[in-house]
Amino acid sequence: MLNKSALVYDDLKQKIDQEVYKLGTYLPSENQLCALYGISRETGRKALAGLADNGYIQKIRGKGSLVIEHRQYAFPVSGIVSYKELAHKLNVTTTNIVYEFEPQASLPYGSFASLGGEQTTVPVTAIKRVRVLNGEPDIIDKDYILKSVVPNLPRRAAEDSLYAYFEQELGLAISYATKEITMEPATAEDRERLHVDDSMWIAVVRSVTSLEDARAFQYTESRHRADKFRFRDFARRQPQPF
Amino acid sequence: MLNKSALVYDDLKQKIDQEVYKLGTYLPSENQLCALYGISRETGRKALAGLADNGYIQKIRGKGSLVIEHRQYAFPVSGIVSYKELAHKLNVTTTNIVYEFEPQASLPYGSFASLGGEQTTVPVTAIKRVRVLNGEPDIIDKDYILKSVVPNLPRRAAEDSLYAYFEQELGLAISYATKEITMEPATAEDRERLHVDDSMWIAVVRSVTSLEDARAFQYTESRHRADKFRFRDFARRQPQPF
DNA sequence: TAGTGGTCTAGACCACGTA
DNA sequence: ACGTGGTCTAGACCACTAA
Repeated sequence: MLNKSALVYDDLKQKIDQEVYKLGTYLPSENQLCALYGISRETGRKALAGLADNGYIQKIRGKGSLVIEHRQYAFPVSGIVSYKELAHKLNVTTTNIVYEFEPQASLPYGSFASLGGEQTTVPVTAIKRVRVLNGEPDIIDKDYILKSVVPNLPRRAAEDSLYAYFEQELGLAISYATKEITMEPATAEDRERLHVDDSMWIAVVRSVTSLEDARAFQYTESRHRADKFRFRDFARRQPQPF
Repeated sequence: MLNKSALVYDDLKQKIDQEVYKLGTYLPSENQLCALYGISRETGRKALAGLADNGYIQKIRGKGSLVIEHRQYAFPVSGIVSYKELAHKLNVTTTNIVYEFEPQASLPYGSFASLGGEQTTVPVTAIKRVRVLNGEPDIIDKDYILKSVVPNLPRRAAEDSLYAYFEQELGLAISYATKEITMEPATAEDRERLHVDDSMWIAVVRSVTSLEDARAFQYTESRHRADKFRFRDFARRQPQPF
């Protein structure tokens, strides 16, 4: 059972996607939403704030909540979404080849927290996978999962979906991630696994994912063929303090 | 004069940056914030929600608001921030060379709205600039600004800061943008202006920026040397509906 | 003038964590 | 048992847009 505001959010989002509320038109006013859903105004406003955050609407004072063009799901880096979830949304055939699985690896602690120059390492499960989209190997994913959080990660979780395993089987609450995108020349491993030559560049997405209690538990390096890489973003301007 | 919640947000953010509230410690509780600032709880909660959105804190039920590592300002694509603002934050010497300025250009309407196959064009001011960071030309910016919103854009605005001109001199309220990042091989123009050879790839950021009343008014194509490109992001996981 | 969103309040009840 | 955050409410006042 979700919140009232989340239910209203989902309902409005769905109606926007299905063009019950069309692009360029206004949603019902806040007072009308109160009556429609039997909620208080602040509750409806929370739902609307979520839609505005995610680029579905623009609120205009004195007028209403205008439905605007919103970002579609771009392939692989917007938000924290697993491949299985994305493939489902995009109707793409994905295959997932685990070519390395090391339950007893270790990783420098600095990968998880850029605190001091800690030289210690932490025990992790290391996984390397190739994502095959529509028959072409496009992405290498290297995942390192802390054994202190997930002691025994079954290989089948890597072959299916790590997120589904973490959330549905272990009950972990994944909360946020920091990501960094850079561009790098292809390595030998990239050339071999992605079938590209050394003139190809690679878009590298490094991320650290944390749980609701703020424990970082997963470090991921995702390596995309440059010519297949695409990232979409929606951003609101913050008042600049000068 | 800002909101109460914005004032509290700014004050807390500043205290986190200055390590009055240190990484790994908890902010005062919501009830304490009410007393400290003389506000109601929902007002304080709005400030905290903003800090959580921007990756400053993680709220943990039953415990409090934990200060976490937050994204620094990465160079050029996080949020909607102008170069002048970024250069100020990062203490980098930037120069800005306007090498093309065309007050009577036109652009296909489709660049602004991916509606139908509209074949009309719209009048724009076209600007091409090279950004020189620490003595190296790293970025080409191509801006197209709708003449219906900004009829007479002075060249000096392009030489200084477009955003400062829009916001401070024209009083335009810049609200949101959609961006797309892709990678492309260097063109002849890239090679000439950025002093790279044809083995270099280019990170291309295309964006459409809109005002508070949801009018799209600026289309930008920002072309970065791949080896200098870096983008940092903070994302929270949304509940997935299946 | 009437309707819209923007902000703030004081209070209530719940769920979770700690002791 | 107590303090924490999570949610919701009913009402108030303000600023902006439109007719």
